[in-house]
Amino acid sequence: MKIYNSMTGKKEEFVPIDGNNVKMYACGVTVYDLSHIGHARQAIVYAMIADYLRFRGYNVKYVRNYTDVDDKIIKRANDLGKNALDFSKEQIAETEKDMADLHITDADIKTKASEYIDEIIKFVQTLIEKGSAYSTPNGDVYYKVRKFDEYGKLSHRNVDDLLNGVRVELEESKEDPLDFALWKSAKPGEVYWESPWGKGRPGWHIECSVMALNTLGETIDIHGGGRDLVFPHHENEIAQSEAFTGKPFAKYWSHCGLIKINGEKMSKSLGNSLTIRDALKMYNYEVLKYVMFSKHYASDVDILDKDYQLAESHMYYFYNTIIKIKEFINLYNGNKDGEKVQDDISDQIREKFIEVMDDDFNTSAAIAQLHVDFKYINNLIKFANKSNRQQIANTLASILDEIREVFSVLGFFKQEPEKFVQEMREKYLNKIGLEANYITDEINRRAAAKKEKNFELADKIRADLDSKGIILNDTVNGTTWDIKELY
RNA sequence: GGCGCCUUAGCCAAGCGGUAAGGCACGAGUCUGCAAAACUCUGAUUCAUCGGUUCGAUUCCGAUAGGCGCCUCCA
Repeated sequence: MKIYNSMTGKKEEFVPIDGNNVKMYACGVTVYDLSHIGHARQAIVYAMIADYLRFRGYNVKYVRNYTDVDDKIIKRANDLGKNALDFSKEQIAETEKDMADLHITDADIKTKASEYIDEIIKFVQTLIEKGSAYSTPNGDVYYKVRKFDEYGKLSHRNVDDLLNGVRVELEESKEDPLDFALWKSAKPGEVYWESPWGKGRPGWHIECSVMALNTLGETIDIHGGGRDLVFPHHENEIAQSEAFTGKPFAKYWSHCGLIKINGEKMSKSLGNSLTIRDALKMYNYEVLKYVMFSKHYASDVDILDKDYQLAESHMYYFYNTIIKIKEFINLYNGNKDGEKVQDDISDQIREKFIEVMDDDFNTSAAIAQLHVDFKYINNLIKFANKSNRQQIANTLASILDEIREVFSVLGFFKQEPEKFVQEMREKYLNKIGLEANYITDEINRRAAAKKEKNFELADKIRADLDSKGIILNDTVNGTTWDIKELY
């Protein structure tokens, strides 16, 4: 299995430090507002990676953190007249709800910065003792960047270049403009903890170092996060942790791409930020995952409406096909252990999935394969006849099981197919403003016209429905209807 | 100014040294009273441009053009 390592800039063979055990840490959310789909993407990506590693037999311990103490949180809480920690607690609950609604595999341990204050203080003290940090008269503690020779090794920056073109804050007490805060003294009205340097709170970067150390140990296998965290956050984590332990902080550094909307970076200032819950109001969670996974995790995903719609119609096609499969299996009592048209189809599905996913989690190629699989399935159903349908039913039973198991790594096909299709139809009927009864009446009216060979009227009825977004499908068992936009 | 990334058919998107997956759209067909759905067939002699390395490059190296990210809080 190969995984891209941002540190080396290369795809590398994945070999865990400790046999079959994988220690993984991903930077979570700073909870000063509702989480957006960028957070969702990062959570979805690292849950997928944890799921896939487990699928491949690894024993994974996955940690995610919440930053619940931070300048933005304090400011927002103050604006709302709330205690900062109460506020972040509420926000965490909201994010937990959103993540649950996305049906993401949870991290094994979810840490909060505020619960690691003692450990953070001890960590900072040790850094001071080792000469890697210093406190200032006003109660701040800074990390001494130039003391750490390898600073810049992750983001591939030269320490001296960092000063070029950078707006450096005028912090009189800093020894060097590059130094960053490990501990910040509290201003009046801010949340604080007692420390050897007076009342204050931890800086952002130190939290992750401390929480990773305390939950996973000195060296972790995979450290993940959004690409925008490479510098300075991850660079600073390395500096702190490696100065503290003298050992490599992480073996593989993984960064996922960012979300864009209509070509622009998603941000609050551009007013194009989409919250998870707003996205979920519009699209099913598996549809959102489909959009995310249709590109490689390290690429930016540009979320245009048509991408969502395409993803929606694909999921609709998959679920409809699953219903067809189930009906076929039921009709002919398909048994996955019975005689099949081809014995190794299910194995091939799994092997192909593993082949592409082993190559740095190529979900896009996995989805491509899914289309090939479903086409194969539809062909099997189409070409079923009296002499082979039993074997086909058995084959389908086996394939369906396999697809569900394999693609559960991407979070696909976990819903009741009938329910998924039903909800999708209702959503669009609602959007169109039609009622199912009306459509059924029209279909009956058309059936009567057809019976009288009045094709002109029958076609007119069909054209009218079509113009409203409903398509009809004449089958041997009568006429069915569907949503035009979903095809 | 510094560091890094990207550029594959009309569009989206894999592949990353051995001769271009998949999807959408388009067109043709099977089916149908006609349609629809489903399925089948169809599309890049070519991977931004120009050089170089190689028996061989979309894949490696260099230059050019265009786009983007980070360097400030950010998933």
